[in-house]
Amino acid sequence: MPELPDVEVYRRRLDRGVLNKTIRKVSVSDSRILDGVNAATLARRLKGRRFVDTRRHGKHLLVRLDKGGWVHFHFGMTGAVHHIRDGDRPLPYTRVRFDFSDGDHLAYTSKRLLGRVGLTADADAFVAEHALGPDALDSEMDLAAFRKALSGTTRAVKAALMDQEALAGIGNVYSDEILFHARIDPRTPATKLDAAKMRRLHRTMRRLLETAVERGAGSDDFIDRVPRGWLLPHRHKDGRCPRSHGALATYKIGGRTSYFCPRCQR
DNA sequence: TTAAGTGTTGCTCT
DNA sequence: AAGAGCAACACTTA
Repeated sequence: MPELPDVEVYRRRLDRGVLNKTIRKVSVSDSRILDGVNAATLARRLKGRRFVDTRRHGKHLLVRLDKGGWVHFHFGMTGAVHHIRDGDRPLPYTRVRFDFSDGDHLAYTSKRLLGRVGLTADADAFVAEHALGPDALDSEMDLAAFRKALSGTTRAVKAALMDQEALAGIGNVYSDEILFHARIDPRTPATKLDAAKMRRLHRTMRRLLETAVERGAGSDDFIDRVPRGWLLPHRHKDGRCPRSHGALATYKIGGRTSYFCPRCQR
């Protein structure tokens, strides 16, 4: 479920496991995953290089190469990166594999092929080209910046939270979670949030995203570590509100299903 | 068997 | 012009 917290966990995984190792080989098993580069060029550009730094902006992960340039990763709905140790079994749906000289490899997996991997010269330029708004967890995302990100739109607050050009990093699952904890109806027009609700929404957003990162969002066992009282495990047909225990309501926005509690969120 | 789904893009319609 | 709705992408699961 790669939204901001998941991608941040992936980023830390790379920081811990694969920085400064020499890339020996890059293999692409399905080139549909590549964005603006072919497999041969990607391999040629990376061979002999090292990953030296990581950056995340919203749901995008950028990894800097020594001697310049970055590899960018986007995960779609089913993507991830894994540090696979020498001798361990390769993962199914590995679409791009970066082999290091110590025998370990970095696996970029994507079941549904909705993500993308590519090269970019400059991380800031990449963010600008994709018209990404400020990152939802960046230190500069204070109340004033948050208010600005949601201002000037009559859209439902849920749609505004998910708009990557307004605020980068929040998707369907976390927008539901944040609105649930802030006790705001997802259909509320963003313009109609008063100062108190805006403050509550901002604080809730930061707290939940931080907690999700701490708990290892995006890891296989995250489901076992989801804090009590979160909506996440109840987002399914017949799910009940963990607070009021009433039936959850759903409605569609942009083809996505939104779950909320009509008693707690108004 | 059918449909829905964590994301994004691009197109149509209002 | 903003914003909603929809299809497409490939595959799994309910």
